[in-house]
Amino acid sequence: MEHLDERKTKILKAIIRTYLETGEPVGSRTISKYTDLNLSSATIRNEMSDLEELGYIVQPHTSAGRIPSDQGYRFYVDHLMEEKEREVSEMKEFVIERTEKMEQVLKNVVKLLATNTNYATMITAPQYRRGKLKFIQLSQVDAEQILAVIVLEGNIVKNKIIRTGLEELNAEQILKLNLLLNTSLNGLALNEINLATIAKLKEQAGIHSEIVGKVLDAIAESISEDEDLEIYTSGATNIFKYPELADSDRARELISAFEEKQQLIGLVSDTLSDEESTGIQVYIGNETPVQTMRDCSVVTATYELGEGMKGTIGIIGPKRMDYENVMDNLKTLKNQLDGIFKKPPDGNRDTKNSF
Amino acid sequence: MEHLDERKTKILKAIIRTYLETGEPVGSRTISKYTDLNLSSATIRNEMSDLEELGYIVQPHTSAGRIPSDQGYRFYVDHLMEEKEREVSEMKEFVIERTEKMEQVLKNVVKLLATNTNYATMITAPQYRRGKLKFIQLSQVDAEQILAVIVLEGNIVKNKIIRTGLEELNAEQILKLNLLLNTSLNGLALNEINLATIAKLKEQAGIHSEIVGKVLDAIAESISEDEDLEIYTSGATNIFKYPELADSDRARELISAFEEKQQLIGLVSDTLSDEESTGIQVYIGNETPVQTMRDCSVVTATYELGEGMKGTIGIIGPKRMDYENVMDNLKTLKNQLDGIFKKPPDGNRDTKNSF
DNA sequence: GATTAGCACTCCTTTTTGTTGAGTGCTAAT
DNA sequence: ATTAGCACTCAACAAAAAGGAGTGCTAATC
Repeated sequence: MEHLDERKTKILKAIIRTYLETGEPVGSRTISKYTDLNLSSATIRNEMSDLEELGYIVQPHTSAGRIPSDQGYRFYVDHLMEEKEREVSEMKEFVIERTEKMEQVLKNVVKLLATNTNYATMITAPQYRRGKLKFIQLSQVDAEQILAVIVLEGNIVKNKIIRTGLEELNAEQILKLNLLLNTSLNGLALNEINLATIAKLKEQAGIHSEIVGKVLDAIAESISEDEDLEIYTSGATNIFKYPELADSDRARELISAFEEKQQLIGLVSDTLSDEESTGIQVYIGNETPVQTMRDCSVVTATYELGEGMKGTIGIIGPKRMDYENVMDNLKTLKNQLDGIFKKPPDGNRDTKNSF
Repeated sequence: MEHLDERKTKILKAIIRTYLETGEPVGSRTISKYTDLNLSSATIRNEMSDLEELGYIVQPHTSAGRIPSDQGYRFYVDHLMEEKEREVSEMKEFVIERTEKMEQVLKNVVKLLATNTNYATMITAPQYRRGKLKFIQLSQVDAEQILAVIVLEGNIVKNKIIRTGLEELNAEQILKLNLLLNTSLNGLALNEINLATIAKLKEQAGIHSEIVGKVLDAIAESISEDEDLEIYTSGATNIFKYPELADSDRARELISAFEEKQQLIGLVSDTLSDEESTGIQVYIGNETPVQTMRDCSVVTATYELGEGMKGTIGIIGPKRMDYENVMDNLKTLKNQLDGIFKKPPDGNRDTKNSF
């Protein structure tokens, strides 16, 4: 199934190209005119018949043109796609201007991507597990609650209210705890905080070992708990622009998936585990890890903020999506995002925010 | 236009009632059978003709039944609706169980409301302006950044990274600043922090007045900035359940409005400014402050967490929504939400969370 | 042997036409 | 004042007809 002669390849490419544009089944006559190799529609018909037999294209019904099969798309993405001259690249800078709030950056990014591509987009906040702890701060809020603030590399700030229960702490004790926590944990990645560290820490805490335990729990919890849900989306309604998705109840399910977000997690885990060369994954139709999207194509990319703090970007559109454009967008975005937060402010950083 | 005789009122009510149920234009024969006043369809027809002339009902086309006009709905909501025996009330408790994260509570609430009513729902985080400051904490994150953590009544935690610029601060100085800020500001509502307070504060800070200024700015900013966007939604796709909304491009706009959230703010400001007796507002059709929803009815309610910390809940559905049910839901929810966070943990609070 | 013109055939799409039934407005009878 | 009766309207549905894009196949051509 791998080897198509040059002519078949050209024809297949032409079919897919035109289908990507029009979304209508393409017939032999169209191709006959479209391509540089001057062939009559009859010849094309024969070739198309072959291509169908090989599984690259299908006929929605007799006496209709052909449309690419999943296999056809796959072949296209793997072998036929051409690098695009990038022109989209520049406008990104200004969106990702050094903003303090990471959350805001992500929102901007998805929005940009969505308007840029006209597909539905999502982005997850980076996984913190491997992010490094920069700073911990406990403070007494009132008689029985203390507030734990955790700052990670990249100025990601998490916080959590902890109930101390009966055990009362005075200011000095809290100060000590802070010192202890910071000296022991700072600079560690979250997944480096293991049992040994914890045991040692508790020992040092002496009578306050219980509260240390709670703090650590809180850290773990605050890190993991809503990470599941920190997904930003945009342009979900873009799918209405593509008739093949817009009708049917599937569209509703799709939109719903974007609203409730739960399902999108499926994309994340699948992407992060894969260690691709480019870090960009293309799922066509049934290849998708999320069932709701089996009529779509999904392109995902992993970005990395600091060391090991990876997140996922996803673009969901019809199978006949503009793969070149999408992948180009993702590629440049990856580059721009990478290290945006860890980059030390250096000399030429004069275009900074108002304060 | 205000006075309908009893019979007309009864007929109007019957028309609206049945239309709410079926969503189909209702004819004279239906009403003739439906109502207790035994009248032939011909009589009903005459009355309906009158009602149409008065503007309470309209005919989609000649030889169709009648459907309520906006004015008709308005009359229904204002005068005809009956209090419902509440049965929905109990299940709320468990959702609003004392959860630490306010964010989570809100998410649960919208979700609950959406599944409960089968309409689209939204809720805003409370406005903090009048919430009281509980606690401020500055901490050094690295050489040129400090972190300001602000805790408000209700354990709403906000944080903000502040660039100190050239001015370096040592640990002791920060400690002093913290002390200063807390003694001066704690217990104040955010909108009580006026120029006088600020001037005094700066004076006390002495050489650090600049940094105090920055901190105050940061507080103001972190409070106001993303308040605009802290809107949670759920069940947007519910609108597909109502044919009169599901078709047409308006549905897409609606869904889009829910995704991008920007437009929903319109509902909030409108609602908060109105000081209704019940605090529940009903917008029918064109009455809505948000243009996108002119085919819908919107019911909003204001809830209050602590003193002056108000938020808005909104339910968006077809004009033929089940007003009774919606309003009942909102009413009980209001009650439950009110003061949930400020309620001091007292004796019978033994069903508390695991820790 | 590969290419192409020509033609019959298929089947989706669109338009047309007809049918049905719910509902109205009006008039005349009660 | 109410109601029965009837002619009329019009959306909704279904069936039929027309149109057209595209195919597969065969036979002629290069």
